[in-house]
Amino acid sequence: MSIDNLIQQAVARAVKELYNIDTAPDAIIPQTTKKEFEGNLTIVVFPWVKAARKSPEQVGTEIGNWLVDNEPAVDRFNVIKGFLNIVIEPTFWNTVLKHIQDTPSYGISTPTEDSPLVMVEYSSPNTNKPLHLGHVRNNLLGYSLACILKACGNRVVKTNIVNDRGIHICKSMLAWKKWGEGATPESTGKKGDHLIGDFYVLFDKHFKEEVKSIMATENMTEDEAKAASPLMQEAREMLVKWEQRDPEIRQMWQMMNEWVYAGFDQTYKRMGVSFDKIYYESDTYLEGKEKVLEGLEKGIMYRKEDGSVWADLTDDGLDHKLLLRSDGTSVYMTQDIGTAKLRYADYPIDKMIYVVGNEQNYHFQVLSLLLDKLGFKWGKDLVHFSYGMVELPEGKMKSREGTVVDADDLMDEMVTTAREVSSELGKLDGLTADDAEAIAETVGLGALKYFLLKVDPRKNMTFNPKETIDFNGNTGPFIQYTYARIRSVLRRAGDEGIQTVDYLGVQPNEKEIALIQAIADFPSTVAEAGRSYSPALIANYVYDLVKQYNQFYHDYSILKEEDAAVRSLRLALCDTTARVIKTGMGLLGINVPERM
RNA sequence: GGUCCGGUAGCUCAGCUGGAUAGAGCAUCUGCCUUCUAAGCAGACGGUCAUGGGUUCGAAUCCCGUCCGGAUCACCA
Repeated sequence: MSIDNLIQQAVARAVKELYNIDTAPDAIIPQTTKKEFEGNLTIVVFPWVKAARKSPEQVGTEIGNWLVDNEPAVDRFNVIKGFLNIVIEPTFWNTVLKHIQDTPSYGISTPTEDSPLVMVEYSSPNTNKPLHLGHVRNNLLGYSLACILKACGNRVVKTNIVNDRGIHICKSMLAWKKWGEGATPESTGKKGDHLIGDFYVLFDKHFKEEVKSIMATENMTEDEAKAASPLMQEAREMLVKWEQRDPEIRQMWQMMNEWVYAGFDQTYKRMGVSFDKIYYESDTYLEGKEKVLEGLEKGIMYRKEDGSVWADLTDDGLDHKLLLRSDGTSVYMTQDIGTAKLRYADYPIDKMIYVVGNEQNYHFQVLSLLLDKLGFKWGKDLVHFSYGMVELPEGKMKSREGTVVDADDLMDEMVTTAREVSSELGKLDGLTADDAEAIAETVGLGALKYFLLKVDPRKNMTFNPKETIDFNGNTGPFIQYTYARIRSVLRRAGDEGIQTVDYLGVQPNEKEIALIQAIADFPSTVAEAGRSYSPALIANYVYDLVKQYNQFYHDYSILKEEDAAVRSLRLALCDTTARVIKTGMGLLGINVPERM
């Protein structure tokens, strides 16, 4: 039982006995006492003041006295206004620390066969261009979220739905066929996704030129010219052929997609994210159609005279939503329904989480309603994990204007910067080239990941590529650095053959208690992060812990401490702090180096 | 216009299931490398928590109005 629970229960009993008021222990939230006051935990007594018909001070004092008399863990207390500050019996903290030390999987729950099955969809790229900064935020959030949910005891399936079909793919294919046939990743030395992306850009360039010349010669408006464009027409024809399974087109499509996947895999791997199951829209887009027709039969949807199929969502405060075009083809929504169908056939999903940008809030509101109407039991409370966009100082990223920050370039840049900063600070002296490079990689990526994960996912954020990312202050490298330093202390202790002894009888001082308290909060932070789907919560917790440790670190010379028991206590604190940092960072998908 | 989300220090952000004097980092300034790693620590400066009302012992936090910013409301994905 945690110290919080202990106090909750004790206070609830006290209130019952003193005033005959029934209070749910969970409703009592002990908070960490502010530094200005003496105490470890604080209870706000205002809620009982009225019923007890006494002043806040009286109530606080009475509860405090009751606790001292009846709860051995409570040493003493003080009351200021309506705040009851409780001092815990100091050596009790040692028991807490010991418990943490003896719990290998501290803060993490292991899922069992009966645990809820949660599917997390994230990344979901198009196959016509490489991943960019927006995907990076998506990938990191999705992966971290999956780790957190798993640590909260859920069975988690990470999934990716690849948008591998549609007009955009045909554009790349057409450009490749027209102006680059024969070009392969091998022949050009480019990563597959970049190669295809380049052809997509090439198509757009030629298309624009064509439209311009049509507007000039045929005296048309821009829209008319776009509609009349032979290039676009060719792309459309290609799409039709693709849908008709034209062997030549399909073969080319398959080959080019393979290149892209090889490129994506490389990027994912470096980023440290992975998937348990990948779905492709080329497999799912027809499935949704069936499901919609099924819904039509059941009267959930209706058909207009032109043959198109719609859902009426006005009862739910939304509009009418198109699900099948008059020519019978699928729209985006239909595909998502199809994907849901396949997924449900593959897994007994209890909860579905979609990590998708906030520009699709409406889409998921609709999807949730539709899936529910169609009988998916997790449809109604599916979670759209909606995150804000990453903007550049100049504004939004525009692929047409070439202001997109490429994921691969970005990672390269971060690692390069980390390498430069490290060597400037002399951190890499005496290390092998391999070790130095591994550290640069860990630190560079750590900086990037932490930067993107520490902010509230809902908020739009600005990313300035020119200034890259800071390595000081509330950053990944700062946390990694603290971890590396702790590991260094522990290594030294091992080298010097320091024996650990029993520290249970030692009275920890204020700073030590504060640190133990902070570590003891970790499991509830993980649970809370899982409940509110917030990697940022973990990030901020770890940062606070690190700040706390740093204060401790500068006050004590741990290895030279003469009292063996005190030294053991401090080493135990170092050890548990390091473990929590490592676990916490792991939940964010960030590695920590043993030295840096 | 409807719906949803955001607005906290000069900048980037915590805090939001109501609690004590609203916290970090960056930037600016001041100290600290002869104790396990100074990517650090200690301190100074910096706030009408967009705004007006309401709820109450108490509001950055909850409710309503207003202003500002963003997203969305396609036979696009």
